[in-house]
Amino acid sequence: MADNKVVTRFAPSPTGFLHLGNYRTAIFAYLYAKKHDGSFVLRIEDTDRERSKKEYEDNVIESLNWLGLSYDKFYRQSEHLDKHKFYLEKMIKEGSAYVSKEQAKDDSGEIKELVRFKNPNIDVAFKDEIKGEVMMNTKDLGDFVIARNLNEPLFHLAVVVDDFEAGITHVIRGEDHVSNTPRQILIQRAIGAPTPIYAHLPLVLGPDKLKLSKRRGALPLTEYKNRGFLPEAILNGMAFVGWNPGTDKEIFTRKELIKAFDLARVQKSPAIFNEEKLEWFNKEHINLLPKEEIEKNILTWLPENMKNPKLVPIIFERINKWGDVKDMAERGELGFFFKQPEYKKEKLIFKNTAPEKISENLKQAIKALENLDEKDFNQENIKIALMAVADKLGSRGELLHPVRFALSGLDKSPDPFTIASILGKNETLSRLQKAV
RNA sequence: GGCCCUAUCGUCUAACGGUUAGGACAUCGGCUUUUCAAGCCGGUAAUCCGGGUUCGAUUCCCGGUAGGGUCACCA
Repeated sequence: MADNKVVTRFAPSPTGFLHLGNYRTAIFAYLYAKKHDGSFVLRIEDTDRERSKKEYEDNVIESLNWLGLSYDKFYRQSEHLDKHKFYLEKMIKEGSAYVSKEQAKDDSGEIKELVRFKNPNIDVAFKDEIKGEVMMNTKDLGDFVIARNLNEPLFHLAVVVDDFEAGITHVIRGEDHVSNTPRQILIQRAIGAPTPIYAHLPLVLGPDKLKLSKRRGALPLTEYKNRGFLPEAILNGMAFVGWNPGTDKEIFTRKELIKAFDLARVQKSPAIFNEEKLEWFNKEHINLLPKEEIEKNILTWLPENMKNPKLVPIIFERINKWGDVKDMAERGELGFFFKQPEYKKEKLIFKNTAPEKISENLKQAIKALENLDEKDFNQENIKIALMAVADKLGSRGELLHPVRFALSGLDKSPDPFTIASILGKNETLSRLQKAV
């Protein structure tokens, strides 16, 4: 209260793995806080003791740390039960809430007590930073339940009390909470808490145009981590679903994101999440990495027996994320670098060239390559030597295809010069001779 | 169904009354040393519909339609 420092929060309930849509909310709340030199609070909403699980809480923390969304304060709602109780008692005493004896909803049928909010049944209007003026009538909400009993507060009460106690100035959350807002404002007025500024984010939709959800296949963020995405790319890519800086620039570092972020430019309509574009963001962020860093990562994602730095350049231009390195290896696209390929001889033939002609061309290639000194056996020299032969032939494919195929045994592979230079003179010659 | 919100290329979006409606992803085509990848160049592709307001609507207003969210002793 001493100053008007911005305080935002991310308040997940640990009842399941959180997906990208959830983390986008965290990203916006974080960016906004950092942008305004404020603080960012992580609050675990675990008032539902039955469903809350430690593993989910751990997963949230791991994910936030990985993304670099550092929070200035952390707590669980379950640690604040005394505060909730305090306000509950206060409300009951002041008449804005009451204890009601009712039959339990489960099939036990026993009579138990609930705490209900005394709804004044009025219109509640609030200004939303994204949606503008929103007005709702609270009549049909009735006297909604705010606690099971004094020691078991429920969502609305807990949220209001905790936001108040933590001095939250901006509630940035998903649009699925708009209809909860009037209820929470009512409670704020009852306990004498100020109404924070609200910003309800449009939802992130799946390819089915429905709210992203684990049930419909949305993956936990940690899955993206495991697939070898860069956290900066996720940050950048997810910030761009539902927000844009108003310029054509799309690749932003964390720092740039903080600087450029603005709630006023957040979209009003929901956005369908596009994984292909996320991969593109990731590729762009890989490109931002220093060469050594890229090499280090590619090498660590390669299987034990394939960790060869010479392979890095050809892998690099074929991947969007580190996990693709592993996939390439598993698909057998790299095997020929380590052992002689096996293939059917007729695959060496380029179009309708006669087999004898292919053999003849291969021999010429061998001759040209033999003339190269072992120490000059690099991509550039190989290319010069081979191209000289190829151009004499009139059809480059009649030479280049069989050479490439003899070296790789694959329909699709890097070019023959690159392969030869990685294989080295001896191995290259041996494979060509075998093909003749 | 009630309440709330939304509506520009397939997708993410720019435009804050006047633009050949721009960019990115995807897609298609071309070029580069055969194939693949990368790179470069180029193409296809959008203002949901109907009324207003205005000299002029993607833009403002109304209605329709469509989509989404939400209606717990979950959060």
